[in-house]
Amino acid sequence: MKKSAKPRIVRSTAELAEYAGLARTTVSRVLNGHPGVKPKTVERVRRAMEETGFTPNAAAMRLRGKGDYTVGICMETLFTPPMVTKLALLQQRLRQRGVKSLIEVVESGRVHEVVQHFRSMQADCITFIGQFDPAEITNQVAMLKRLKVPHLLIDQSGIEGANTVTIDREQAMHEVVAHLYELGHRSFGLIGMNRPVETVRARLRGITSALAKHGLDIARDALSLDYLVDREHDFAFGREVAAAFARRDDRPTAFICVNDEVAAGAVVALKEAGLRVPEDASVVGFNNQDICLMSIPTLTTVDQQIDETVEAALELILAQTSKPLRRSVARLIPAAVIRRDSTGPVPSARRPRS
Amino acid sequence: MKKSAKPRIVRSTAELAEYAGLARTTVSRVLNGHPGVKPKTVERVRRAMEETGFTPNAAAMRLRGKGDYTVGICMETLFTPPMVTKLALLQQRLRQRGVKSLIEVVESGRVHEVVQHFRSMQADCITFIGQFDPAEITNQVAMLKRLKVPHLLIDQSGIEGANTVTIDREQAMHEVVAHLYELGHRSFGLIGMNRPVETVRARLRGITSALAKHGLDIARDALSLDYLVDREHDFAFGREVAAAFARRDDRPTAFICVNDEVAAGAVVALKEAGLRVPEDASVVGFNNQDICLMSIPTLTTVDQQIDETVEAALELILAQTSKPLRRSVARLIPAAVIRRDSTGPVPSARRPRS
DNA sequence: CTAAAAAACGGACACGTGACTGCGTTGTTT
DNA sequence: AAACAACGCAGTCACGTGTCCGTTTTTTAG
Repeated sequence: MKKSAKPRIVRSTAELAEYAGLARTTVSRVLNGHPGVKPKTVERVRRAMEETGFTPNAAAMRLRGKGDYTVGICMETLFTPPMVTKLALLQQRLRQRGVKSLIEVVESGRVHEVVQHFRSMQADCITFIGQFDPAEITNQVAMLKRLKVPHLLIDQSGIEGANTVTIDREQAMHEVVAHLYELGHRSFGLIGMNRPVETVRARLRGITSALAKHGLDIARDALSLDYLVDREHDFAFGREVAAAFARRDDRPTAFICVNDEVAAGAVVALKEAGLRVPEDASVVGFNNQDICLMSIPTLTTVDQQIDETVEAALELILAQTSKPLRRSVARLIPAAVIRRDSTGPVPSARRPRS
Repeated sequence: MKKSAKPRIVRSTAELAEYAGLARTTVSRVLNGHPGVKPKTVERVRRAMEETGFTPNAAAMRLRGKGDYTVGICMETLFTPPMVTKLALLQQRLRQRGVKSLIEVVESGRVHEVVQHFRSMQADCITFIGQFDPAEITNQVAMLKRLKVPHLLIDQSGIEGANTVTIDREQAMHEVVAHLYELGHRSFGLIGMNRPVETVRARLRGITSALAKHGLDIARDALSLDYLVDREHDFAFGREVAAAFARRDDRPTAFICVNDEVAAGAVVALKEAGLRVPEDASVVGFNNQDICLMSIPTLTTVDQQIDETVEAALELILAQTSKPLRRSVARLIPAAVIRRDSTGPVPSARRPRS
């Protein structure tokens, strides 16, 4: 648009050179910042690029082995806010480091397909975010290791030989239990903790051992009514299960929920049953999503420490720039309990004599 | 792993052919499904691929002009649930059609950078989802048109000469106003409707003309207290603004909110002020997010018709496979009011004499 | 067993780029 | 004016793929 010069579509450095009245090699040297080119010539090339909007062909550069370092990011779902946050943050941090990223959302059972796509795009590292089918992901990791393609799993634990970054769910539940125990709670309701995925199982293990540490027994001192409600673990699930709890005489004094939506639903149901939160019942969520601040009272929850997770992931990805890691690395990020208004001292009538 | 054959890393069709004991051209014919190859040979190649995990180099194929049709998707944000839903659905539908997609999340002011990346990756169509800076996006669209690169904007209106798919926000607000008018409401509170972005302005225009159609005047019969609260338009914003409304004598009977979070906040504030929803005040949200069903009462809102939007987008993207459209296309998707429990008849004390 | 048809082979080219080489053309300095 | 850098030019190769074409090998039909 500048000097209304010959507006033309330029598709290669050769054409760009022709447009600028230079040799292709000269243009190439300018593009790659080589020395021995007059500033005036550099300016001519720069100007030609601007006028034509030319961009070097990434395919050709990659073929020639001079492409950008590229990470393929495999998302299990985009419907869980913390996952999306991790994705957005990771891509942002990668870009800051000059690393390109490719993103694909994968339907279950099609992980191989997406991994193939990334491999065909010559991704230098393949990263998975979310909780995939263990068998499927194990296969993929094995294949990638055999082919010496660097990889990283975020938020997926329990995969042998894989590089992983994940928050320490067991430790997180230890802190939750400790927090509730300090408040005097001795009976616990578990809501949505029966999902047969490793990320929930790990939490259940944490609860079990944490209770044991305080002399309690999960089989005796905790209760789950999940089987009563057959639906995904969302707000309505929490509401229905908590409503069932509220109708029982042996109602626990504290509820540990699988996520914040479920916890928010539980709070609503408890209030609808005439109970006060936290005076009559405490509720803890998981994830520290926005909804925690929308619930009344605000929700005590576990923060996933997304910043730290992404930072560790970034580090591991960059550590594999040249070649795969010698030994597989599993990084555990400590989680933090965020204390808000949905947890409080156990009701005096039920206070344990200590 | 199968026959524990020579496990080797194969990087090109030439190496694959060597591995299988065939000529590279023969392997190539198999890969491209050409006729004149014995089934037994096809099987040999298939097996070699499986054993070595070989994947053709996408860069080379693209360079040769035989790459997959690829769409670059530019996301303005991943923090708005409807946007993410559109993204996930669009990518899924594209994959079903054999179209590859690249996704990048863009920070404001860096659109050009991302577009350049897509162009260097030889994306065949560049799609933008979300509400970008108008000046920036106008520039980018102009450049893409000049370079004859197909493009599409989703959820962005008001860009001259661009191909767009977006819901009809004016019509949506007409329906909202009609719904409330039928219920007897004659005075309206607008919450979060003052944001200077086209997608909100369009709604405001819709409200204005809809009110006019019913003989009302937005300047006289609607009220905004947005200026009292300086923060992004989230749950807390809705709560604070609605609290301010509740303290006034000239409180409107119906509240039209910029999104569902704000509406949910407004409902909470109204209830905290001792008002009943919908008996004393009606509230309408926008987007039909999950939170609508978590609010008590459930929220009346406007559904974005994401399925239809994505379907229309898909159609427009595929229509540009060979070359850009002759004339730019702007598709408006009709939105739908979802009537739930947060809207009801106007309080009898204020019922208009009709 | 032989001839014909089918299949596989091997070489060449193009795609756009970066890097290298040798050679010509400037422009500056002595 | 001559010497000499500094700079720019033209040509070449490699990367991995698809495709074409002529040749050789294998298979099938008679």
